Order: sequence, then C-alpha cells, then structure tokens
Amino acid sequence: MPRTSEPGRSVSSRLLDVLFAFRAGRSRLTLAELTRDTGLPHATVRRLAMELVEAGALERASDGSFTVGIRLWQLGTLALLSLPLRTVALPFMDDLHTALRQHVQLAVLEGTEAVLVERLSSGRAVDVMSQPGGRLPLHCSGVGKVLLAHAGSELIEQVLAQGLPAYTERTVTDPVRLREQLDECRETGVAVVLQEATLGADSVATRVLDDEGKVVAALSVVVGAGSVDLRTVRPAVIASGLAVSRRLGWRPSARIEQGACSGPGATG
Amino acid sequence: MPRTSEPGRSVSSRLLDVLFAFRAGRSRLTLAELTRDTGLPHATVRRLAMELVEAGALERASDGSFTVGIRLWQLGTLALLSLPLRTVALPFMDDLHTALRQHVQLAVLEGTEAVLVERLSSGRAVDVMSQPGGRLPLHCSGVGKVLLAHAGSELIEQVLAQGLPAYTERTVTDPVRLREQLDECRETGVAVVLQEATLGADSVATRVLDDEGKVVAALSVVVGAGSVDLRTVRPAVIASGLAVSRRLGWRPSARIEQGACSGPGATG
DNA sequence: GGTTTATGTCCATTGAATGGACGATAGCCC
DNA sequence: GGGCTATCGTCCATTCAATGGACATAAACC
Repeated sequence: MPRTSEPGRSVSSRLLDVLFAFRAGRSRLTLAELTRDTGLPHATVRRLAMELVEAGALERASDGSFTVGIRLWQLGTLALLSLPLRTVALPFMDDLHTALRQHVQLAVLEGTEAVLVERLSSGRAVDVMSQPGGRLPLHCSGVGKVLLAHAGSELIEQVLAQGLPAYTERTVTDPVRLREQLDECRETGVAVVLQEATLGADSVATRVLDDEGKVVAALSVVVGAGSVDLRTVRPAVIASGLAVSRRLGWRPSARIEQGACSGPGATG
Repeated sequence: MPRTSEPGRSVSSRLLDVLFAFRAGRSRLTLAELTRDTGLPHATVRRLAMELVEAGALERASDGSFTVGIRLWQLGTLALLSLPLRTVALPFMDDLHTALRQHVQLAVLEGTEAVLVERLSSGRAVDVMSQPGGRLPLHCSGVGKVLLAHAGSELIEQVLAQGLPAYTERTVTDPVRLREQLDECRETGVAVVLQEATLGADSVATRVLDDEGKVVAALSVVVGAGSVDLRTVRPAVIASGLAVSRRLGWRPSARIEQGACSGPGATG
C-alpha cells in the first residue's frame, strides 16, 4: 500500500525540490544524492528527475549523474534581461572599475543571502572569490550589510536568529555590534567591511535605490586588505551608487524607504 | 464535471510548459499571456505559476506580470560550472580576441538551435547582435553550420524539414546548397558565412572536439562584412579551435566522430 | 559469497490536480 | 449609465495521474 509519506505536499513543490537540490558546490548529483538531499523516495525522485531531463531542465551524463541543463541556463538569462538594474548599472560599474582598477560588484537580496549579479575584475589573474550567480552572506560582506540594513527588521531578526557564523577571525559575530553597524549603514548608506568574509579582502559597499526610494541592490568595491586607502574608495563608490540610483529614477529629494522587505527577492 | 482536456500529460510537463513559456523577447508575461502560450486552462496556469513564484523560480511584479526569478538564474549558472568547456575555452577565446580585436563566440547545440555560451566583444559600443544565452539558427550562422554539420543526419533532416527561413537576402535557403556546405564543413571543420544571419556581419567558425572526438561546441569570429580579409581570420580560428580541443583531451590522431547527435543537447 | 549501495521497474491505491463555473474588477464604446 | 469584453481570482466535486513499497539487477566491497 503506497502513499505513506507526509501528504499536503504538491507535485510541483517536489519537482522544484529536486531542481533546487542543485546548488553551488553540488552542481553534479547522482540519483542517490538527489534522493538523500530531497528526502523523497528514490522512485519518486527518479521519475521527477527523468521528466526534468526530458524537458531539458536537467542533463544526464553518461555516468548517470545529473547536472543543470543549458536550456535552464538560457531560461535563467531572461531573469537578467527583465532586471533593468543590471543594464543600467553596468556602464557605471565600468567607470568605477576604470577609475579605481579594483573589483566592482553588484548584488541583490535573495532570501537570506546576497546574490552576485555582476562583477568586474581588476587584474586578469586575480583571486576568484565569487562569480556571478554566487552567494554572499548578509552579515559579513559589504553588499550583504547594505542589503540587510535596508531590508526591514523582519529579515534582520531572521538572520540574527540563524546565528552569525564566523567566516574569518574578524567576522563580527556579536548581534549587538552588528545592529550598530546596520544602524550606521542605514544612516550613511555605506558599509565598510574589513576582512570579515575573506581574509585579505576589504570592501566598501553602498546602496542602489529605485524611483520609489527602495533599495534594490548594493554596489561595492573590493580591494586587497590594506592595499588601498579606503578613504579614496569611499567617495567614488558613493558617487557611483548615486549615479546608478539616479538613472533608475531616484531623486535626492525622495525619501529612502526603510522597513518593508524590498522586492520579490525577499520571499524566503 | 472537470477533467476534460487531453489526458496523458503529467503535472511536471505542464509545470515545465509554464516555465519554458518564457523565452527571449517574451521574458515578461501576464497570466493571460501564459494561458494563451501554454494552451492550458487559466485556473491551472495560475496555480502552477503561483507555485513557481512561491519557490522563487518566477517572480511577480506589482502589476501582476511574471518574470523569471533571480533564483532560477542562479540555478542556471550551475549549468556553466558543470560545463568544463567554457572554462577551458575562455583563455583561448581571450587570446583570439587579443590577436584579432573582433567578436569571439562560443556556442553549443541545443535542440534545433545553437546557444551562445560565451561572447567576447571587440569595441565597447559594438552592435549587440546576440548575448550569452541567445540563440542562433543552425542553417545560417557560422557556429550553427559547424554544429549542424557534425550533428548527424537525423538533425540535418529535421532542420531541412522545418524549412530554411531567410534571415537576410544572402541566407542560403536551398537545401541542396546547404548540404554541400555542410559536407564541406565536415571535411575542413570550418564554416565561413557571409551576411547570412545578419547583414553586415561575416563569420568564420570551427568545431571544438572533446577527448572522444565528439563535436561539443563551435568557436567563431564575427567581423564587419568586408572589413577584414577573412584569409587572415581563418587560420587563427582554426588554431584556437584546435587548442581548445587539445585542452579538452582531443588528440590529432583521434577520429572525429560524425553521425550520432552529440551530447545531451540534442534532445528536442 | 554475503553485504551494501546505486539504479531501474512494476502496479494497486488514493489524494492531489483539475478546470468549468461563478464573481469581481477594470477598460472601452455607444 | 449600460452593455460588452478581457483579465484575474476563487471554489470544489470529480477522477486520473502521482505515489512509493516491493522486488530485480548490477556493481562494489570485505
């Protein structure tokens, strides 16, 4: 007699569970791994995975392992097309990159993490900390702190409740200090982070606002720790952030929206 | 009494129909548009779309329209990570770009089209014909002809059966001539296309082979029509294609696989 | 050769998906 | 205002497709 596991779950949610089992570092999964990760019976996982393969959402290698399919990647690129933010920000990021010769990053809020939407690198053979599509913690990255500071108290509490893992010995793990920093960031619109996410990397981040004064993204410059006087970076980042915001329709006279979680990214 | 429309379709396939209704040029859809595009009852489409939104695969704007979500884009980026091809090819593409100062493109086969995986542009303000994630026709683009020529007769017949739409007045629409060109391409490994896909753009493309001698991608250089002597481009493209292939484990002694459709991309 | 693990297939059971019907709202034209 | 149409949202009785335990196979391991 089948039909045992918890009911109330829709087929769609199960299918999406299989799909989203793929993540950074786990981009190639066997059937057994998928079964473990989703917690679903292996017969179910197999059927769903095969349907995803048939549709081109997943691909199956000759060794039986599954990967995300090119077709799904294609579909994903549409997300950026319908994100005017990136198109608008790119030229300004380019200018900032030309002026400073440092990493320039653009990130948006997604659940309880920051997602790197675009990145311009300085040298050719620089350390690749994170690639577009990569995720950064909200509590200890430049872009993360900016996004968290303006995301509303609900998300802040959620992140604090999840705990503040120390990525380096310099990560701020004290909730009280983090709150202070977020308050300050909300005042100034800027977050300066010193080797909190990665040893040897400092970052200066600022908010990007849309025409409604909502924080839709964070723009940051990442430099080698101590290699550059951050006082020279800060004004440039602020000015570029304002330029992008202006181009998105924001005007200095407009109120900057605090409170409510911004955008559809704050679903999770 | 519900339950009317054609049975035999799985929920998953319907869900994926909704998902893949989003495509280039139709990246922002209303519920009514989704309903029309999928041909499903609107109650069904709505339920599926809302579940996709809940999972973060889609996002819903305040005006009610749906777009592909950042989360799905993130998932898509994993496809490139598990595609060693791109990582391997990039430095060689970079070299080719440095040497020629022209557009350099890398594409793979996906169904009956070529998908642009990576693109390096020459000038800054060049015409943006196609972006990564974009699709190119198999019968009249450089990368397309290369991929088609090596994809096996089954796909060739399918493409010919679909008809050969003229993208420009110079598009080869005669099946006989196209077959000749594909034969020649299979001989030489190179396809030269003169303003067939876009007026004013010529391209020289070559195949990229893996360790099994399978054609896994096509590499091309696109130049303004008549702006460059293609005889100077051709050897460079060939050499770079061979370099990438070599790096993928291919050796000149190896047989080049013809026949069978390459890779999992040839599902559709 | 016995045990474990990964993968693949079958099929009786049943609960989740279905979609027609109805309602609400907005835009449009006469 | 009134009629017409399009879009979006919700409800719920019906039923068919999803389910997953059971079994089979193959490979890896000790």
